[in-house]
Amino acid sequence: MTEAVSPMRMSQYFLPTLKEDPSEAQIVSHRLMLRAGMIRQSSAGIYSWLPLGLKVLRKVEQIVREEQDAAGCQELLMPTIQPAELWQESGRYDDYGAEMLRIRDRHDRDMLYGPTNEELITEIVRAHIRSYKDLPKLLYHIQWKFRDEVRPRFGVMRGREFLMKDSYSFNLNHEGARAAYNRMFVAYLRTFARMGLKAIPMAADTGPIGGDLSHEFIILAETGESEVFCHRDLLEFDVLDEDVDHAADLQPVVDRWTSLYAATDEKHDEAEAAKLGDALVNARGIEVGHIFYFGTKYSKAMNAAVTGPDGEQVFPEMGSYGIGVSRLVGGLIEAFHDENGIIWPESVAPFGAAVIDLKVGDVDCDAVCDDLYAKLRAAGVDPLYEDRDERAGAKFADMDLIGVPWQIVVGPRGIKNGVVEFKNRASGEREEISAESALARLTG
RNA sequence: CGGGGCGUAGCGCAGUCUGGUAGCGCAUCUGCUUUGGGAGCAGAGGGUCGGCGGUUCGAAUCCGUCCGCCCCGACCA
Repeated sequence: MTEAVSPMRMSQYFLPTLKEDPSEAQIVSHRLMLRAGMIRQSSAGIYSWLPLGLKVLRKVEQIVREEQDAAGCQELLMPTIQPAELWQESGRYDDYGAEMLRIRDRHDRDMLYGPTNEELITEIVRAHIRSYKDLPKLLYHIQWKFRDEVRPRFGVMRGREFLMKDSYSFNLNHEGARAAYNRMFVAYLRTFARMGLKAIPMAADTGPIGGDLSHEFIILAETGESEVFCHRDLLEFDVLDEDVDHAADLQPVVDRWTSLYAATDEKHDEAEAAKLGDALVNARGIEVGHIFYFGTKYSKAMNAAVTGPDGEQVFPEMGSYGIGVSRLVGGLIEAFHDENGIIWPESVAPFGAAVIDLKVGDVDCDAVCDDLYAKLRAAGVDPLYEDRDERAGAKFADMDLIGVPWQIVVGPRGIKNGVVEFKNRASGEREEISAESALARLTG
């Protein structure tokens, strides 16, 4: 027996969906990720990503990457395991506490599974960047982190192991640092907008440095875990409308987004908010990004100086910029779902469309489906072919559950009339159109 | 880390109080019938009842201890 290599056929694809809700999952994204066969818990706060989940994770990651690249940020990759010495240099080895997973290697050397990478990136810059002429630098990587949370919960939204994009900026002076900060600010707006999310930047604690250079990016979702308040107009802003030139001065864009009231419940100022009157929106949100300027904290502590124009030693002004990539997958589901399952925005959907063969084995149905599938594949739509020998109801339920944006339903009834059913997952709208028209809609 | 809860088949659960040789639904496998929104019938497989120790003629059930997971709080990308 020869086995056809067609991984995107449901009959062969590893997609263990569940009809019932696993009892350990409390929030909707966790439940749906388990039910849709996206993840499998390994231990508390640690998950395997099954094929469907990984596809979405990769799509999210890719959008993040593209926007970082567009902002002039250069990708590199640092290890997950770091030596304790670096953290002893910065002083954080003792400060970090039990959240840091400490490991000892066979030589009895103290290591740790990185919860973040300021020390490591500073060490790299220290070693290779000696002159002010080599600055500025904006670097990032997308790597797994580990924080030994006391209480992991909400599935991938608050795991112990998580995938994070973290960028680090190195500039000669504060003005340069602000420019880097602004670039990341705008890149973040664009990143979340491309995923169909409403992300609102909110002022965050600036720590020991002070100033106005720290923002949390909160995406709005009815089931979000924190309460947020903001001016109504912020919901109308669309950064994708704007033609962003990262080389230009982005301060006006940042100003526009930060001029209106926006605060999480912790920083909520009743008096200030009351001035908004009817324009005040009370919503729920999920933090998916955090950008932060911290000056010379690490460059000084770790002696990462460059030689300035006058031969003096200059400590670079630094900032760091995080996006919780794996958390975003959960956040997206919190933002986009209904009682039947996930509703992926097309930009992050695991499949562009599903071809649903309602009567596998029927010569006509199979022929139409085979053809549609092949053409969609050729057109780069990345279709999923639902070719299992299941009842129609089971197929529909699974397709709705995993949230494929478009479904082409091919059944004997429609074929007789020369039509297929073209269904939009988000709206539920269905149309009877020819297979050719359906194809044209998805590829045109 | 404080408080609470739960560990019984892949998933959801009953059985535990009152000890007597493990059960239901879904899923899986076989057969027949069905076939446009999670089908029906018949049959089958699958469990060291979280681990260890104790009490007892006998432990899923009682006692002790350890582990795991979940929830609330404090904390966080």
